[in-house]
Amino acid sequence: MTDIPGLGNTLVCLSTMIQRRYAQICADHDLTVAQAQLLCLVKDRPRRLGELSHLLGLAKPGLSGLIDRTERRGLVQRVSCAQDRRACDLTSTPLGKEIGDALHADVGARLPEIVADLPADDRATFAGLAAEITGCH
Amino acid sequence: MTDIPGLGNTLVCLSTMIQRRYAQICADHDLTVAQAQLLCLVKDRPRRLGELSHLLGLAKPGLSGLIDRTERRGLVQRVSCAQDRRACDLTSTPLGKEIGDALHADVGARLPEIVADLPADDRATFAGLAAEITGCH
DNA sequence: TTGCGTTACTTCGTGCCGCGAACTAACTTG
DNA sequence: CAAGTTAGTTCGCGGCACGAAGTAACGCAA
Repeated sequence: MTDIPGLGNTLVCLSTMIQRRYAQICADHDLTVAQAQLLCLVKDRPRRLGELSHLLGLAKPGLSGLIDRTERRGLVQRVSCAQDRRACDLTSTPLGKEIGDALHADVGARLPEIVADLPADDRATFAGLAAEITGCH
Repeated sequence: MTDIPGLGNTLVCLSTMIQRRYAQICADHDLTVAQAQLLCLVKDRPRRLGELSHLLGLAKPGLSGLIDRTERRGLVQRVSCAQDRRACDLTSTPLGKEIGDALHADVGARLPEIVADLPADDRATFAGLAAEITGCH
C-alpha cells in the first residue's frame, strides 16, 4: 500500500481536535466524555452491561465504576434482568434521556464546525469518506 | 452552511477509532497517551512549560503532574532556565528521545491502517483533507 | 532602593477514569 | 448434585486533570 507521509501524525492531530471540542460540548452539558458515551448508548434502549463493556472497550471494573458515578447523578439506572438473575440491563432515566438527546443534538450542531473552513464540496467528500471509514451510516 | 446529517457522530466515531489504536501503539512502547504526547513535543527540542501547557491544552497543575510521572520514568528532564530563574525548560533524556523516535515511526507505520480499506485515491483524498483541517503540514 | 503587581511553576486536596486480582451469585452441563 | 462457566462487584492501585493556594523570581514605578 502506498504510504502517505505524515498521515499518522495528521490522524492524531485530527483526533485530538475532535476530542477537545467534543469534551467541551460534553462539559457544557455537565458530562464527562465517558459518561456522555455511556449515556448515548443507553438513552434509546436498555443494554446489557456486557454489551456496553464491549462497545466502550472497557474491562468490567472500569464500566462498573463509570455506571456507579453516572447512576449517582441520576442519569442512568441498573435494572435486574428477569431472564438471567445474574445480569443487569442499564436504562436511562427520563433526566438522562433528556440530557442525552440534548447532547446528541448539540454534537450534531457544533462538532462539524471543525470542517467549516473547507469548501462545501470538500466538506461533503470528507464526510463521505469519514462515514466509510467508521462504518457510521 | 449546509448541514451534513450525522457528521457529528461520524466525527466522534472516527476520533474514537484513532484514539483506541493510538493508545494501543503507545502502550506497545510502554507509554500512556498523555506521556507520549508530551514526549513527542519535547523529543527534538526543549520547550518551556508554559508552551507545553498551551500546546497540550492543560492547566498548570495537570502538566506539572504529567511531567513528574514522565520524569520519574527517566524519559524527560526539567532544566532550569538561565535567562529566567523562575522558568523551566523540559528536555528529553537520551532514552526518551529513543523511545519517542520509535513511537513516532510506529505511529506513521500503523495508524494509517485505519484507512487501509479505502481505495488508494480515496485514501489520498482523505489524507489531503485531513491535513487541510488540522493544519498539519 | 523599596515596594508591588505579574509571571512561572509547585503543592495540596479532590474527583474521574480504568486496570488486575479476587470475590459472589446464578446459570449450565455432566 | 458437583464442577465449571458467566455476569457482575469490590478492592487497591496508579494515571490524569482541575481549582485554590502558595513560593520564588522578575520588572517597573515611586
